[in-house]
Amino acid sequence: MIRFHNTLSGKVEAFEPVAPGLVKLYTCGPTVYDFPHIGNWRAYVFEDLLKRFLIFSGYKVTHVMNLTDVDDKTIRGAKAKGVGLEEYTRPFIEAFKKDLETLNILPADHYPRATGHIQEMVDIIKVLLEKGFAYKKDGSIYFAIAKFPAYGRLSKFNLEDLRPGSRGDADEYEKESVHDFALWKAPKEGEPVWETEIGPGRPGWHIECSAMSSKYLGRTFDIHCGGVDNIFPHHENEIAQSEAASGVKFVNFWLHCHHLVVDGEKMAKSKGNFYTLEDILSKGYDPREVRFLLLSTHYRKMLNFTFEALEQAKAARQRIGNFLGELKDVTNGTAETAEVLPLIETAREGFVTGLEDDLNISESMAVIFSLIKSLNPLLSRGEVSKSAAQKVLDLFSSLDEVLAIKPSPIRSASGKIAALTGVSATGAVGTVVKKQPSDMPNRLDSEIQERIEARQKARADKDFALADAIRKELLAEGILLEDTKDSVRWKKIVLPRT
RNA sequence: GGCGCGGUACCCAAGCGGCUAAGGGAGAGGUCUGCAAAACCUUUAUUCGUCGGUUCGAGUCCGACCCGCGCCUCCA
Repeated sequence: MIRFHNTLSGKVEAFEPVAPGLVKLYTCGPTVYDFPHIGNWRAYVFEDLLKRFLIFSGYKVTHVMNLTDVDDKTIRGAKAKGVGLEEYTRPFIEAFKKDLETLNILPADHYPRATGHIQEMVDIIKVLLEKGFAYKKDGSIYFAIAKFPAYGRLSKFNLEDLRPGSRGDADEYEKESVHDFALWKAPKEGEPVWETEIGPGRPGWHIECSAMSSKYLGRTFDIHCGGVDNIFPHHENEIAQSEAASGVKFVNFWLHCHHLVVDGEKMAKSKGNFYTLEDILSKGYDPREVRFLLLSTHYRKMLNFTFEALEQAKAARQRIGNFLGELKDVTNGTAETAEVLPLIETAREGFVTGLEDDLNISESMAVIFSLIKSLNPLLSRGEVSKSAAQKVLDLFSSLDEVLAIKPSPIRSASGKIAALTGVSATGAVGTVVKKQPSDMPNRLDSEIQERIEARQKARADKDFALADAIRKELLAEGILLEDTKDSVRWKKIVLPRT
């Protein structure tokens, strides 16, 4: 049984989708006015973990992520550059999608854009006007919070608790109440304008999510995610709009992830203390290491991003990679499948149990490392049979459907397939490399292979100065060599970009 | 002011009423090794922000206090 913390109730609840076996998921996507930073990626990686675990658990998931391409900031940015909205937002959308791929985040089924759904927003606003939840004022249309008694249920705010904001549009538009929010904004000089049945203007901030979620997922759907900072006002307002218009419950489960901070300080574009994914990759980190770090702290806990933490994540992930490398190199051993199978089953169950408990990733990771800990001694004594090793590899492949942190081709600065980490092959000392597993996805080019063999020859000749020189040389080229009892293992590593 | 989150070893981080307080990183000693790396073995919290209380029993529940942080119409 899967349980999630529901912001609506403030409790961990048993998860049950509206339609058995099918989960309808809406996650708040980026406002495409700038390049995303790793704080944003923390949220998207969390959502990816959620989605992957649901799929792993047998659900079919329909996932919608919006792209907000019209709002105050995109308009301001486009204006400053003297280009249209479409032209202004395009590079940010492209960068976003590239990073999604780099971080191994499963694509959503739909990426609706606000500018492509003006009619759907207008339709909802029309209903809200008809039902009396919205009113017009000087060409703008506002939602009257006073008409919606459940307002504040998600954020646990009472209207009286709210301090009237000193920012935003409070001075620019006349509202009946300071807390009322704009559904539709009257035309302004220099802003894009849509001519619609409710008059000319452009949408307010929140209405797009109500319109696009209901279009693709229906009036009531299962899970809506976002960062904690979206709880109020964004999600609160979405609920008000959607439920006032539809008359039915908007979302059953609200899952919010906590912020990522940098060196203990909140990371925000407005503070300028943010890193983009590219900033980190350029320091020589593998995207999977970044993903591992973002993944490894429970989503409702604040994650303090430091390079020390990233180094720790890198080391932890390497431990897994080394373990898998050892398994792949197993040729024979005495510990048969029957001996290893119970360990595998225990690990699988523990992993699932952890994630079922509101995505308790720490428990799941601990289970994985416990398995490694119990198998490594057998492995180092050569007691694991080929078939048992394969069973363990199969388990990791299966679990990686959820974690997606195993090695795989990564992007280099030039955008080409550059390297693989943690993959190994063996060859006999002082002779030619005699083993090249056919399933090995990443072969050495022959020139490098020759140099490895040359080093093996030098070692056999006790010319250790030469052997060490070659090893050092290869390392500088991203090939790490490890001598084992009767072979040499190589690993491609990611080097910092210059 | 209102609402909310967190303080567990050198660092990260589970556990939330009951076996000797998971797991990862880092450090120290050892095994293996030409060396290095990896791996393995040993080791690192009589104690869970502080002080009281409840209980046969408390990081775990209650109260107060001390720190750090978030939200209260830009924000993932």
